[in-house]
Amino acid sequence: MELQTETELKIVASAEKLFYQKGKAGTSMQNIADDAGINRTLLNYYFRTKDQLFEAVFRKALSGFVPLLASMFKSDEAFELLVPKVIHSIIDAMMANPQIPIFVLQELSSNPERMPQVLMDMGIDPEKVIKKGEGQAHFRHLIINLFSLCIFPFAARPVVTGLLFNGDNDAFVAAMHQRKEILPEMFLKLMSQNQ
Amino acid sequence: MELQTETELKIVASAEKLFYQKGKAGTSMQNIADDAGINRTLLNYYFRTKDQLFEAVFRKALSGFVPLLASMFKSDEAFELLVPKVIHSIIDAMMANPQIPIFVLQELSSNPERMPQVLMDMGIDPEKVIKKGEGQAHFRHLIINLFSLCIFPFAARPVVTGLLFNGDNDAFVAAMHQRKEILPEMFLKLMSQNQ
DNA sequence: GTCTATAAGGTGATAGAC
DNA sequence: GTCTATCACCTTATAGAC
Repeated sequence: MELQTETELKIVASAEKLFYQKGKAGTSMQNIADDAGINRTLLNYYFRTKDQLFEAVFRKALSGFVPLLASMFKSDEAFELLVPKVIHSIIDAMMANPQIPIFVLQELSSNPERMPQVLMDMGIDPEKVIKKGEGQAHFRHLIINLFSLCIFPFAARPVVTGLLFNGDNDAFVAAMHQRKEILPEMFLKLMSQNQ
Repeated sequence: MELQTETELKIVASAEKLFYQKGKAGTSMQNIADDAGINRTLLNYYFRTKDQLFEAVFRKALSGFVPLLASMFKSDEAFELLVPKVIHSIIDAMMANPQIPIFVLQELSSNPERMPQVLMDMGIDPEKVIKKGEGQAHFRHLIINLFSLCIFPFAARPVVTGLLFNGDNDAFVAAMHQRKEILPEMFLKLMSQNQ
């Protein structure tokens, strides 16, 4: 991590907020400068181009997941012991920054060719992941299930809140806390059934 | 449904494709006109503004889910019988148009205030949904689980394909077909375990 | 219905003064 | 590092000819 000036930090904070909310194309350099309370040309001074500023934000968004995935796919712990920890970690990460999943998934969906590089950056080798799972029946589906159950409620937050919690955001948050306790039990039963 | 001219259909088809891929802000009226092979001013002639064209696309994207959700929340069938049917329907809908979930979720995430209107358009009354589920323990989590398990793999398709299928798209599609058969069994066990 | 021409304004990026 | 001024370009939308 390089040293960052205060102005640089303000820029990234505003860029993060706006890119998360309105996307890359929906956010202008002027919007970001206004939000940060600085002159627009300073964005170019610090990041040269909009693309480079976006990349900085995108990488920062990804970086929050790196330790999670690393622990998941590199640990020697048995799946059954790992799962409850991973569920807690992922949901806590989502609570801290609920806009990241939809932001990252939208970007990867628009530019799927980025995926190999992203996996590289995270230090994940898909071949090893697949090899590690070979023993477990339906291991691909189980990994998909794990991430689905933890991440999707946040990606679909407005729908979930509107449909099931009468628009009450606090109720949604409370349910997600409860979910950290309920899911491991549910998930482990779901795992043991096959085979 | 009103009668539509050939030109109008071409416009919507191109707008759909581009809005799904690049989002509203990332797509210009010129892009759409070029893709449709028509003059740009015709877009304004048929839809007056970009906003109105986007609304037409957004509503069409939602309309695919209306019958699914309607059958889910209005049927008198027991949850246990309904679930396998719903899983099949949702996954089939996702296969037919894999870009819709991320498109819809991104739009609702940027504009959550749209949610009440969207539920109204779908003819869904959240109060009734909640009342119907009151008997089942953790019914909110179970509904969340159902949609998570069916929809998330498609929203996260590049990640899933890159991480678990070595970038092989056919393998992803095959796994999703298999998933239609596996999920109901998994999900029903997951339901019965509580309480 | 379809076109050309045009309006009014926003965009990202840079040069150059301080 | 921070500013003003300026660049060439792209944006949506509309007026008016055919």
